[in-house]
Amino acid sequence: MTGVSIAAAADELGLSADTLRYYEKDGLLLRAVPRTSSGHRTYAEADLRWITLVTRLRATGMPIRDVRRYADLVRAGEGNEEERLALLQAHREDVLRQLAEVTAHLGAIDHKIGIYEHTLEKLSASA
Amino acid sequence: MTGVSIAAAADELGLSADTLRYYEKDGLLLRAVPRTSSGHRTYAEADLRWITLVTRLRATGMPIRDVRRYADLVRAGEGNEEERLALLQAHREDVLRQLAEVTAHLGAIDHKIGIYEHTLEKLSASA
DNA sequence: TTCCTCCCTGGAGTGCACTCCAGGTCAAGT
DNA sequence: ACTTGACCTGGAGTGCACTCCAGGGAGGAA
Repeated sequence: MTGVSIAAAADELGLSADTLRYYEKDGLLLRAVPRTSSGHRTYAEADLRWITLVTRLRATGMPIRDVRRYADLVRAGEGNEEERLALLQAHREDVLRQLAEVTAHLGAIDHKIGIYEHTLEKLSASA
Repeated sequence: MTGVSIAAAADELGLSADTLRYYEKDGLLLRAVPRTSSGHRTYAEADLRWITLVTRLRATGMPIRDVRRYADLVRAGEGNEEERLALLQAHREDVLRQLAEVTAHLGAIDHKIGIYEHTLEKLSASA
């Protein structure tokens, strides 16, 4: 229950301490992370869980602006679940679209790779 | 064989004219696009095909720097096919890693969506 | 006491990939 | 002849998401 330092949190989350401070300043967290008597941040379990979700949203391409909007909704408390759901569903659609697009392009690139492999195979066979 | 204007090329490729000029200036194309007597760019089929590949590489997250490196190799002519192949294969690995990561995070987000849907369903049932 | 380490804040700086702009040219339409 | 519209060049500006820095404080080791 004591909470961990920013370095430990950064390490566990795979983010930099700077990024953690930046997220907090930018309103992506649900609360200002509590400080020790000497003013150092001390991250509780709940903070780390929330930031994990933030990293998931970011890693799937959600812009900072939208993460903040979502954080604002959650911070506002119960009663706006429909809005939260809509935001997540919209993001889900974006991600699926993106996955499909990347997969399609990758197919074309794979094809090109196949051609090079074939060419090089022939070259080495005739050498 | 006549070639198309930058506006037509941009339209066909889904890029802006500015981006097309930027790619050319930045060395992402195989050659300076030929100009008409009045100095306007005129894109040949081969130019469009190459730029299509560039958009595929970009859309799958390859940085401009690497696209340029690849363009440099192709421009250098035959004999460096292994290097080209290595570059594309490395990119392919990056993309696959990225797809796996996004898919995994999406799963967690989907789970969260499921919880909201369940909550809202119950709410509306009890209303 | 002095040093070291970790952390703080506010703000400036960075890298990337465009995007926009000013000032100008050219060919075609009226 | 004049205007319009598409295009040219070089270079400045933009948005995003960090990342770095200066100057300073608190607590513990030697």
